[in-house]
Amino acid sequence: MEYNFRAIEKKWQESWTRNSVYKVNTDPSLPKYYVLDMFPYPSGAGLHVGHPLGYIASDIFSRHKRLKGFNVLHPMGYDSFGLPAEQYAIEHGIPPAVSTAKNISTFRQQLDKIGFCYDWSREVQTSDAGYYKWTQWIFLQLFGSWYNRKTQKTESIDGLEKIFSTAGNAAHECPGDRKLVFSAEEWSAYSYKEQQEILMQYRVAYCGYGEVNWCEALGTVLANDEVINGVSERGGFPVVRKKLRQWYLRITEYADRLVSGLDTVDFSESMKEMQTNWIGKSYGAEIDFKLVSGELKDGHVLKVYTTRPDTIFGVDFMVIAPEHELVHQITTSGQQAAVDEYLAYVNSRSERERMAEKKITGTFTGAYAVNPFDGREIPVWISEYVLAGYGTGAIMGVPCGDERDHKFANYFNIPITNIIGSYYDGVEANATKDAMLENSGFLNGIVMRDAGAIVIARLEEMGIGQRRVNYKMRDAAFSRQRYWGEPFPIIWKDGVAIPLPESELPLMLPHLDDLRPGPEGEGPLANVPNWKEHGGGVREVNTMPGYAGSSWYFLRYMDPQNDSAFCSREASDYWNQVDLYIGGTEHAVGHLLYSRMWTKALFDLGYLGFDEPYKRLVNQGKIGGDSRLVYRVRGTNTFVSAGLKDGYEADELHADVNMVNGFELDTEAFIKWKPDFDGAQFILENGKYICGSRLEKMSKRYFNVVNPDDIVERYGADTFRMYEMFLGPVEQDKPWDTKGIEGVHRFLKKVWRLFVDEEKGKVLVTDAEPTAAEWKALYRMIKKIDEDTERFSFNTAVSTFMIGANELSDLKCHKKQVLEKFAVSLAAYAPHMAEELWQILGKEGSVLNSPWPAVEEQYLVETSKVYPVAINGKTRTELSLSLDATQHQVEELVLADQTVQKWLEGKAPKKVIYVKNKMINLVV
RNA sequence: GCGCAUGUGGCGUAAUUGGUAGCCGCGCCAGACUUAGGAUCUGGUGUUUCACGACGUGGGGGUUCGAGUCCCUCCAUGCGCACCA
Repeated sequence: MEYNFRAIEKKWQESWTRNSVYKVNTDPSLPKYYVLDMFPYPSGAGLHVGHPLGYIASDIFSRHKRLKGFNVLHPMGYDSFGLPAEQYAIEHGIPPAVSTAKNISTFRQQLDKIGFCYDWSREVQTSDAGYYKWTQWIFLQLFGSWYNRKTQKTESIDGLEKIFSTAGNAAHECPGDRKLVFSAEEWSAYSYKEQQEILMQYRVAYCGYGEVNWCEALGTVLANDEVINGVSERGGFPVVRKKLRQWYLRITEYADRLVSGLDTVDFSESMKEMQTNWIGKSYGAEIDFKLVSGELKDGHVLKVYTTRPDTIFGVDFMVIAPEHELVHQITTSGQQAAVDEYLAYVNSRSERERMAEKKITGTFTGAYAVNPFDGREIPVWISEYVLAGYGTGAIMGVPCGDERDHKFANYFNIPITNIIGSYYDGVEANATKDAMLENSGFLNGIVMRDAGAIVIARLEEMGIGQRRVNYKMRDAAFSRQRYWGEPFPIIWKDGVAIPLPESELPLMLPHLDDLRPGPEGEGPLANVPNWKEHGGGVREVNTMPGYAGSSWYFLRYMDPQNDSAFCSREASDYWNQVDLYIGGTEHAVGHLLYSRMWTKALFDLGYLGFDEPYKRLVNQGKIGGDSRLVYRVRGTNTFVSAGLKDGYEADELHADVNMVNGFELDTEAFIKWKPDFDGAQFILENGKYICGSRLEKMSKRYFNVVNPDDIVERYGADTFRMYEMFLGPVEQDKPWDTKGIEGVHRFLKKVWRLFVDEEKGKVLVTDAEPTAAEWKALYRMIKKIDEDTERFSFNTAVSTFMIGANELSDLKCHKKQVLEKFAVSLAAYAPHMAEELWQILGKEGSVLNSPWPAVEEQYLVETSKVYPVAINGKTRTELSLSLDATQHQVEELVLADQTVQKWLEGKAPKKVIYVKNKMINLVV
């Protein structure tokens, strides 16, 4: 009766399914705990051993919380809309729905083998009509809302219409077109269409023209977080800036709350940092400079944004972005040719080139801007280093205080004004705020730090500037010119977007065989006239981006079958925030920000009772591959062992890690691996072919992928689970190393032998009363497992298990009372074995339904302890002391000790440091 | 360049609060049982030294009776951001 993990795991997995052991219900009489994994995109590649790391951690934590008496919600689902399935369909002719379903099924099979405690009755798939009905519904709520900056809340657009008709928009600056101002009378005089266009500029989900990231290869626009270094995140295709009509989410209105909300949640510092940087809040001023130019008449101003209004007397030039609207108006005829040439150059550079090589370029426009305080005329330049999308797309150049401005001035020989005295050395700019201002008119003698406020006050007085907060974050592009996503529940009639009534949701995605793009950069849905034309208008043919469905999925799990609401208030009030969210760092600025924003909007609109979705976020590390390398002597079919390769001119090739035992290559398998290697010869060292190794990403390309199925087949799911945890802290990146798994496997076999005599094939469990030593070993282990698990230190918990098993094994403890509690404590980490042991002990039902074993502290209490006694930190002797001795008693005992007296030579110590349970130190 | 994180045996790692550094596992060494072992079990294993001892947590400095832990500084690695005015 050896430890037959294959039979045991199969048996219990079937039993769990049959008895719906993991089904949970809303039950207000029980405390709840919500453990969530970032749901996967079901790709066709299948899982490697790195993927389940976070799932295993969350599974252990969920089971542990359940043993501790919580009603645990631990669901799983699929982010099943998205680009790759559509690309795959175009390349292979398999409809996205079909390939997605197949991938999900593979995925599920792999997951099931690991023995997770997901409540699959709550599974969601974002591409299900029953799910995306509510994605569309939430979109309509966002479309039907605006962000009231006065109340800092998402509010109904109907309320805004009422405000407009009674008071115009004086109190509510238009977030789209800031110059738009109208009175109540003017509002009433606008046509219906004009009114709708204005409202559109206030909506939280809105449609507008704007610069977007257009990816030609993917045939769609992308959000900023989907573009990395000028190329698409998916596929690495070039991305260009393009003006298009697109849907957006007005996430910028939530910027402040997205930053301040981080104080209320438990995310890692680096994660908070990333989000804060992405949002990029900065404080400064907007200043109007009067423009003078040969071609221009009065009244034109150049609006710049600066975070350093205190440096205004140091302005030596202005720079506007090449795309700035004033470029053409202010350029003088003398500079026209130079400007045209420069603009042509800028247009010829792709976004990618621009980012890759940062050259100092630019040209003078011929125009001047007037410094409002000293009347200096300042040349206005164009340069690509100024970004059109940030601030006003124009800056004031202060070379002595800004590195980039300094380089620019030097490059173009613009004279530099020094306003910071000795702080500026003439060689490098100095961005200090500590300098006392010079050459700065009315600011002379004032420290820079204090001057900003004075300048702003003066500007406001003069009506040519004001305090301004800016964000790096842009509104999020929300439409995609693709097929495999949620259709927008919008109909366009005479240029006005009409929301579909709720009763017509879901708006089903029609089946399409042909996924070619539609005309004029529209998506494939534009090719389907009888779908597109509807009710006297045309449907929106774009679809929603991948992050639409994932922005709220954690809510749907709470109430997955509800057909009359995305999630009932009853369910969301009970399950509330996600207590623990586990996933990778790659979603730091995409999914995490969007879902936080959606939660805030739904909260404002009264659909939720909380406005931060995730109470605690843990980012699991990535598991890398440990590749194996072989060395082929150039031009031959001979391979040289790693230790001898330096004597040859050899090329490095990857060998499949599955053909290598440790570092020793299975040459037979290698020869059979690829036709190329047929008849290969090997130059061996000590009779073995030793491979080289390298740590790199786990990828098919490097033949270093380890499939969890293989590991589970060979060692069992329980061993796999515990080994993944044993590898190191969950949050740390680490390489996979199959070798060490034996140790964990041995542990489980050792546990098995506490219960069963393998040779004689009988159960060893006895009813004898445990000894104090046995209780102590058990309780020490249980107490520490609990602590380790609660503080997410799963690797030390596994070590603790091993120590416990070693101790009980040494004590030959086969006693039922001890083993019962042992089995329960194992239920989170090795659930299959725990169930089997539970059954061996003659218990009914699932071990998961028993409470976490109470620790009887009296067995852990030590009455006396041997203390090292040190003089000035140096250990001199040891003393056995009663643990409940007072400090005074300790001192007396120590001083009475002969060895101590000898060392002290009759003198009294200055201080006696008594470190509880650790040591006693005498300071002399 | 800026920001954040991390540096401990041959390897993965451990070390409540500053309190005997190296738990647990891998690997390695020795042994037991075996026809056999890539099975199981026992013991050993930071460096150095015959030994007593000395040294030892990336380098240097500091605080302290006492530092892997706190402070300063330098170095290395990883991640994120990268013309955001």
